[in-house]
Amino acid sequence: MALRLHNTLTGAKEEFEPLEHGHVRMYTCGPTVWNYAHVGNLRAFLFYDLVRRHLRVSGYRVTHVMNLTDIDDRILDQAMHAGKTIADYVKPYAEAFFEDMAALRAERAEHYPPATEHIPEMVDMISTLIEHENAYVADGDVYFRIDSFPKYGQLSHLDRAGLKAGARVATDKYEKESVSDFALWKKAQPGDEKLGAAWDAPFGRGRPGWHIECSAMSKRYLGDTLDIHAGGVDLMFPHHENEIAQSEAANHKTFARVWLHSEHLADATGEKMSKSAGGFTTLRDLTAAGHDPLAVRFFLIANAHYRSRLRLSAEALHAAAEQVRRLREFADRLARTTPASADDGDLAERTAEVRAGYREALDDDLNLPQGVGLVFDHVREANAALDAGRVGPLNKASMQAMIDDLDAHLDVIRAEEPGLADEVERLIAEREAARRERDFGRADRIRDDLRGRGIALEDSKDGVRWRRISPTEAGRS
RNA sequence: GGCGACGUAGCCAAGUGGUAAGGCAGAGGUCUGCAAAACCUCCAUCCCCAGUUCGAUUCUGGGCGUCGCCUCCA
Repeated sequence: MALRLHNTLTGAKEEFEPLEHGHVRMYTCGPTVWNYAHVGNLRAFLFYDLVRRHLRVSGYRVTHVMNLTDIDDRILDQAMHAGKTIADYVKPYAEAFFEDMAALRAERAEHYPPATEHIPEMVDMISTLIEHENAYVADGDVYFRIDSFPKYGQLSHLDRAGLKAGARVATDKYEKESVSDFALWKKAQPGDEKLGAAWDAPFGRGRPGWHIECSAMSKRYLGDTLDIHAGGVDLMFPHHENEIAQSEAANHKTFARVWLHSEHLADATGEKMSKSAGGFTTLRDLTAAGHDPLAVRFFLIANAHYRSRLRLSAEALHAAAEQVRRLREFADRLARTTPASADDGDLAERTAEVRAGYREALDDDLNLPQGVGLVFDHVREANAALDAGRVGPLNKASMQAMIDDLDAHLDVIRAEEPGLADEVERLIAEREAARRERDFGRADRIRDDLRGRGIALEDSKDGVRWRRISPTEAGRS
């Protein structure tokens, strides 16, 4: 089955085929580094990660660009209050973004262009738009002339007549030809120089509007036409609509062939997570509360399909952590199993079925939750087979391959085990001696001590195993 | 006001015109020195009403509810 993706442009699932055979050009809207990313932002970023991972699983080479918005009104505001340049103000948050992404095991994109390092590209594009009369200068500001782009609204399917007029007028100081014309360039304000937020341009000193950076930087790294452009649903209008207008008016080429939009993460009250709504949770908040970042990862990409709303809750996070634990437990058990002499034919058939089904689920618009469900079903069957000693060498290999398939997207199973610390090993041996002497009091004390230090012991007929556990898990006895 | 989405067990959630995956939580078992892990069993007729159909949770219409976008926003 071929890969099918839901294209916002057409509102339908379409078979995906990149322009250049075997190579996918993908642009995704990255963070505005004015603050820590909240979990809702991270959901979108991990969605991009899922897309690129599955493209790679599908055999494509991927060139993925994710921008860093390091200049916008919020940043200007905050930098001014902090008495810093925007570059200084933004730096720790940009670093935090990469830390978060690493903690969540997002694969790195090929390029992370910051807006402020691509001002010339933006100026060029704005100049072109002015030449083509798709843009006009109004007292130092430059606006895009929406009337010059009849296709405007094709992505969000918004009828311009139905747009609520008025709200925008108040924020723009100067006359625009039309209320929905948007800013490409904003004239430098007195304070901007001190903030390091003003650049020269043929149409006057100033700073870029928000939308132009994506058009200019995607062109710089990926060319005029993208195979995939992704972002959160809230960017569909006006941001992505404006990108299309700018790029297509400037380049006279289709801007993006497939548009992917991920749904919002809701907070505990069921409303979209955002600063203003009050529910604003960062990854740091969650890890401080004892949550494993990889459980957060699992929750964000595997708990619900990317196009449905997802609600953050302690219960859901706990469920995700349990699922991760269960998968690790299984992978671990499989790895340490000595295969039976013969393979189980029925089991082999089921494994093959599940692997195929998993692939189909991902090919069907990245339905990871469905794929994961199939695998869990088989994990139970496989555990039973393991209990019964019915797992042969081929069975073992194919189930390990299934885990590899799964972890190609999830990437939460294979933890980098630091190796048995000598002390843990010594304590386990000590406890084993105590157990042989039937000194269970001493044996339990050792186990409890280790548990308090984040190491859980499990006795089985194959010997004692240990694993790291989270602080919250350690608290339970 | 315009456009759109969603409403499946205590919670999260997948899905199909033919009587509903999976996970968490819960109950009872097996195993175990005790645990843990694992396994077994139990736990829903899919918001309401009407229609189409041999048959609808899945299609159509209406209603109720929740949410999103229309303004900065992943």
